[in-house]
Amino acid sequence: MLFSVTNVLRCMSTKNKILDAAELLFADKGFNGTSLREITGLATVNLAAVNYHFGSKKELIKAVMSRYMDELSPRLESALSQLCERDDKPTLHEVFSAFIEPLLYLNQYRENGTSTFLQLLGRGYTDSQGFLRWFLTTQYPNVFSNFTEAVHKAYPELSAEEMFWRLHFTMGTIVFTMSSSDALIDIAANDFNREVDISGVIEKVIPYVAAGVAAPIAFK
Amino acid sequence: MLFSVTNVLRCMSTKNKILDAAELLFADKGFNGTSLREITGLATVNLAAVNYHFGSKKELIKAVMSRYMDELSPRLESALSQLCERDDKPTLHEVFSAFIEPLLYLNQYRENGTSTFLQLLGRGYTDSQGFLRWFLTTQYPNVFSNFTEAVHKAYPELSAEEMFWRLHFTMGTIVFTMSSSDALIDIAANDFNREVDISGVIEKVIPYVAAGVAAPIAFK
DNA sequence: AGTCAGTTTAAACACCTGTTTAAAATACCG
DNA sequence: CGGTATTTTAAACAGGTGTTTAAACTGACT
Repeated sequence: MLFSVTNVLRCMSTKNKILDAAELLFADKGFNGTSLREITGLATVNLAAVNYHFGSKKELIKAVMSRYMDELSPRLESALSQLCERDDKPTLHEVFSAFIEPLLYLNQYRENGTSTFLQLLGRGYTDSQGFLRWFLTTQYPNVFSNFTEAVHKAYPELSAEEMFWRLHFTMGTIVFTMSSSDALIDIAANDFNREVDISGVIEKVIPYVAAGVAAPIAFK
Repeated sequence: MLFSVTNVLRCMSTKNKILDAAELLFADKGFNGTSLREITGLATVNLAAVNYHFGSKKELIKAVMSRYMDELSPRLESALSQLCERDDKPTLHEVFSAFIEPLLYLNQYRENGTSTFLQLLGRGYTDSQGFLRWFLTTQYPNVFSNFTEAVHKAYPELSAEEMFWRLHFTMGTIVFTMSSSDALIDIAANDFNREVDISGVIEKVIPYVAAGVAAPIAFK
């Protein structure tokens, strides 16, 4: 038999040990800033295992992101399309709130999954000259199209160009905030004696981005 | 004489050649992603010159940022304090617009200075585990205090905690947008046949962040 | 039992990293 | 000019990088 059950299970074990260690270090120190030796060291796995199971470091990065995206994107797509198919016009706040449940589900799927994923997303946008942006937009195009459709339904006066810009501003806000959310949560705890977790940050950022997208259009 | 005029001038030449090459590469590929050999190669200068003139790569990064910050921060401080000392209450749009002139001045000071600086800022926030955030907040604290003061004057109902979060969201929007502004400008040119430059992006982002900061406070 | 695909391993590969060294070149000043 | 301080240079340093190799090991099937 080409793929015996135990072989697959054994393989899954080291493969997942590598993925778990990689996502932790990638989120913390970036893709460029993390070496394969750090990853295999934390995973207590041989160095060559990465190239054996994934082929290269670049493919490992894709695998780490895919594990999250495959969990996230169907939930996100259904939440957004549900909004699009409603009879009444949704508010922008509702559109952005559609992200909450799918994102927080990642916490259930993996410990600190939500913030880890958002940190990875932030890393991916600045590290490695945006190859991850290409990867996400080409591999998961439905997420983006559903999103723009939902925003268009909530705010039809917004031109396609203006929406393009504001959605990228929003992307920036979310990704950047979340990629440094640990530091921000620490500062808030010190300066305001207020304990905030990742869902608290999400609750705070949604009114902000909703208002930003809803801003009146500047005349020229 | 310990420091002769010509020595200083000669030193300034290679020193500036290094700074010019470094800021270009840092902005494009990040601090971690740029090697000293790339920098000295582009600057047509010997490799050891970096350590001779700056001591280390970390100090070179600080020097690159300082060259911009020393130009920017006095203009920014005066623009913001001017707003604070006005009798009438400024709008948030005015507060954020106070950034325009000082930022665009960087274009005059150096070719593509504005976008280069903002790209560097974006890099600094994600690269090298936020040591640049520490550097900026400790070396240029007035910029931050003047800014929060101006925002408070424009929107006194906002609690200190809520303002903390929204200003960091704003920081994220600006920095993230600008760090990938080249790519966004390209996409906009292709998809909408619309030529936008860096000042056009700034004009688009200001209504967005102003509306975000002005968002009604969410009840709990 | 032996065979064999799938997996793990230690070792080496070729290359790149920031930094240091000590000699050579340059510019300054009396 | 000679002497001295400053700058530039080639070379080497010690260590880290992703990747490849070939041998060892593992467990299931005939």
